[in-house]
Amino acid sequence: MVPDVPHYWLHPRDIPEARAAQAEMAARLVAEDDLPPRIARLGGADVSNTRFDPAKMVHAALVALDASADAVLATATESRRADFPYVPGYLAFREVPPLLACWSRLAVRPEVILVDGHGVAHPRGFGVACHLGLVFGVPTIGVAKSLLVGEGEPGPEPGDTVPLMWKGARIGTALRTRRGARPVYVSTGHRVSLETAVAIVLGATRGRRLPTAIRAAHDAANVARLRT
DNA sequence: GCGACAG
DNA sequence: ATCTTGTCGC
Repeated sequence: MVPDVPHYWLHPRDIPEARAAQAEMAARLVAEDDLPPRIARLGGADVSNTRFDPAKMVHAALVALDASADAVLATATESRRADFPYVPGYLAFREVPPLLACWSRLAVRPEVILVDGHGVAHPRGFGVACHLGLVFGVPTIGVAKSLLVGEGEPGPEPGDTVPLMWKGARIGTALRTRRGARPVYVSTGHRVSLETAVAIVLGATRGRRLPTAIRAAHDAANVARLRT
């Protein structure tokens, strides 16, 4: 899953093997709904990094929340050395491995996971949310705080949306989740339609910019980092 | 050739 | 991603 070549730390802009792997996996993505009509357990995934860390530690967190009450049902974290650098377009090769360790220990299986990063709103249509969905075999949704590719500015009211467009095609939805806050970019990960994805994200927002599940994962990842 | 570039 | 206090606004 991760191209094991140390020199990638030195040539972080073009990674042929990783690009080929993305293309191969992207062909297996399912863009239609394949999840329960009512979500009972919502997952959240995020990874925290340490600034100026020679050890290159990454702290991954996966959480499962009760979709209606936002109560945390389960949490799993994994701290380890990153074996891949951060390279725009190849984030999954850095974050998925530690998240997979979390997944194997998470006591509660969420029906869909909100991932902090893009899904198909990606240069090759295969962002970290897609990668995670395929590897876990679970529906996933990409929720990014900034753009990697494409453009789209939604209206000012919570719930306002506008198609996220790139090269003449729709790759996601720019969604205003809160007044006065920058929009979030929702895109399909795996086994979910864009329409359902936006509805789930909006329904999990609770007046904040980011869904509770992602905030919980972010918090858990930070706890793991500060504890180490 | 010059920028842009999830976390 | 992370470094960080106060401060503006509902």
